Amino acid sequence: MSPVSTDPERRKPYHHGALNPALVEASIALAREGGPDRVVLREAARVAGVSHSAAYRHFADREALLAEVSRHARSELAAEMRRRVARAKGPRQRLRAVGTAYIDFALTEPGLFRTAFTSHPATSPVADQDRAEAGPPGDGADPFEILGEALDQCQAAGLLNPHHRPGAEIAVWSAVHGLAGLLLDGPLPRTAAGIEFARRQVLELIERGLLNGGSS
Amino acid sequence: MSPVSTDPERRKPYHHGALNPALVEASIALAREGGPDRVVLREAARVAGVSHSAAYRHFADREALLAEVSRHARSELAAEMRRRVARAKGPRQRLRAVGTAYIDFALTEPGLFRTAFTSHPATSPVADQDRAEAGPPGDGADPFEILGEALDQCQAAGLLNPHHRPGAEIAVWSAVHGLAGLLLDGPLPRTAAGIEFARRQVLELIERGLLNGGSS
DNA sequence: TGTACATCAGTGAACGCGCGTTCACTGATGTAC
DNA sequence: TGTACATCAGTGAACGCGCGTTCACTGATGTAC
Repeated sequence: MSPVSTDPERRKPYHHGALNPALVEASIALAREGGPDRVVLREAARVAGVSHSAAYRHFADREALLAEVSRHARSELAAEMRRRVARAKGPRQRLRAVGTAYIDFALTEPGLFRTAFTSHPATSPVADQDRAEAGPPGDGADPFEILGEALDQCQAAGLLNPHHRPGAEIAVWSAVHGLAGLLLDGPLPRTAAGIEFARRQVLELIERGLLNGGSS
Repeated sequence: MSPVSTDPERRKPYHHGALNPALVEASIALAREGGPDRVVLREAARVAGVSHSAAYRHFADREALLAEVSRHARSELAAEMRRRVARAKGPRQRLRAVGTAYIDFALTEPGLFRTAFTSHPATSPVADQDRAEAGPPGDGADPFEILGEALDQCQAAGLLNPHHRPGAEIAVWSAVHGLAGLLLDGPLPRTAAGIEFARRQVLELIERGLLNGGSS
């Protein structure tokens, strides 16, 4: 609608105007379809309709662009987790929802999932002593924090022995992360039944290992 | 000592004689130092002292070579696991040894570890009904089988509720595999203390979740 | 034991590909007076 | 309100790199008679 771009052939202005987010968005699409290796600076620029060297006005190098994509992937994962947790009824169900969301995200968005944990800073899950600094809980751009909150609620509800609380997120995270990895990278069968069976094993291990008995 | 190669400048014969294993060995060294992506057909040929196209007499393509390396990596992991298990005293300790070996291997041989599970067939951990076909237990080139044996022994010793036995290897494997991934790919701190703490969390989750109480 | 011939295991040049990064440059924008 | 100038955000050519794969070829080996 702007006076410059009225003609059918969309005269693109010399200045893109929002190239930075455009490059990130294009890169996210690439990561989504093929993981971190698919994030190729030249192709992102192509998609954004700009010469590849223009990207260097906005990112120091490919690594910097990829880091941005990785950050986004983590926040999408966190968002999905929060959605699922919100729908769950009790603390036990919320913890289960965290794990299920994590695994489902890995399976439905394998490219983003891989990109989320592609080496690099990532989410640096700090030990408990540092957790206070991370700001108030609930701002949760961080999957790790969401897990921590679910565990806190289990403890508050008397489901989780306080003695088992420290470091519990590492154990839980390892279990679901490992299952995701095994499902994505081959060894485990990816049939619907296989996935369902495997997920139950992992979630039950977590619940039996951390929470007090009872089926709800 | 052969008459052909007596001169200092090692006249290499036209025929290598054992190029296939030489290429595999070179590729293993590459994988060891940089994971699957580092396995580069041309470089393996270079190391083996042969033109790169010669490799195609022995492998259909790079994938085939990489698959061989992956197989080897899995068998090294299995060997390390078996060594550790052999040193352990009881069934509970053997199960613990399996997990510890797995994590330690990932940390000391990250390149091989990554290559072991780089997509592709891998070790296809079958469901219980198929396990009989896999041949007698103990031939164990397969990490998964070793874990299964350790679990069987726990069950035989009355430590593992038979009701929890089916699918138990998936849960255990997920937990240790996930920890390995989190330690290797960033999120978790790789300090000695951090590793020790994280490993304890994971192993304790496994033992509390699967085995009957008691500290030994 | 010797020879002809098939087969095997190499060679090296070439194809086609695409990447990240740098650099001198130019067009567009914004700001001070 | 207009103008000079600095700065910003693009361009496009080039550098250097290395890969996987194919193909016509040749040197070496083994085998049948």
